[in-house]
Amino acid sequence: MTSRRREREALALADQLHSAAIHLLRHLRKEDDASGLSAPRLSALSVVVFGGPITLGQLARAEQVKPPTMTRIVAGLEKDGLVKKKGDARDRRLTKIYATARGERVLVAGRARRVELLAGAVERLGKTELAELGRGAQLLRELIDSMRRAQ
Amino acid sequence: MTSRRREREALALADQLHSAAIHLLRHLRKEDDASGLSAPRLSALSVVVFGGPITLGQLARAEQVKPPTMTRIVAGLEKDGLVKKKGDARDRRLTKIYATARGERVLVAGRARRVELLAGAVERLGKTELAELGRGAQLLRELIDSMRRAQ
DNA sequence: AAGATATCGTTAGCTGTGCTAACGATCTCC
DNA sequence: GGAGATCGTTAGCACAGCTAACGATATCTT
Repeated sequence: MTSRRREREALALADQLHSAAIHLLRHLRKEDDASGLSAPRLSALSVVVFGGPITLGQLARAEQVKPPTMTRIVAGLEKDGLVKKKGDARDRRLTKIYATARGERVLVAGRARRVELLAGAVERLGKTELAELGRGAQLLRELIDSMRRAQ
Repeated sequence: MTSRRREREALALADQLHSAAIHLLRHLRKEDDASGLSAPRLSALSVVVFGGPITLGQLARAEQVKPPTMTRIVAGLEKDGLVKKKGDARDRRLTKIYATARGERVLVAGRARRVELLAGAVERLGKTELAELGRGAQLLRELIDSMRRAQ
């Protein structure tokens, strides 16, 4: 049985998490700027680097974005020499996106810079708190996966 | 002393939190759309509703945005009748922003809808996990405050 | 084999968010 | 009363998101 009280708690917690996510990203946006990469480009580049060569359509789906949007994000990345496009030999409708060496370097550097501020704050935590926050992050990830499945 | 190992853990945790925040908001963006309010407008409206009458500049600072950006966000809200502008009598450079009754209704409805998906996932958690996640959310909020102060 | 249909990525054109620079209006301090 | 500070707006730029429409290519049907 899901009591009314429990329901209220869940709603409050959901609200807190939502608010925390918004403010966290607002803070980190400044670090993004330092790398010269916008958040969407950085996110897409990350998928290309870690997700190997990938078609534009797959990338758009992975980033929850429509194809025309991804076309322009990739164009921006390519202009900066961070990715490379190449037609698929078997199916010539497809365009495969590859990360360049420079793309990988910039991604790693950018991510480190962006996360640095947050990591600094994390380091100031006590040992117990660090463990608790780690557990919270794990649960949060599971929560997000559960939402994705339920969708 | 901050060991190298601890530093690496902090970085990994920071990275997880960052990634979780991104994906959480991507999922919730769809719910935002249903209310007809973009995320920035919804966020600003929230500050106006709960933060009482507020000047445009204060609102811009609260939302971590420059004044010209806030001018247009408020213009959009006003066009939809969610907010009302009124010059301050004492200092006529100031513009005070008030929420309308409609604005309050739409905010509450929109927030509920947006958070519903997340709350549903939260409700599926066990009692212990709920408590752990709550603790994690609290720590996260403290972390963000600490970042804001350190900035 | 040829034509109909489906899929992929791009282009064109719209809305909205973010910024800086420059400005007019107003307040404050000397 | 004048100099300088503060507030909000306007103008103009870049980027991200969307839909609609299109050309090129694959695939299915007959």
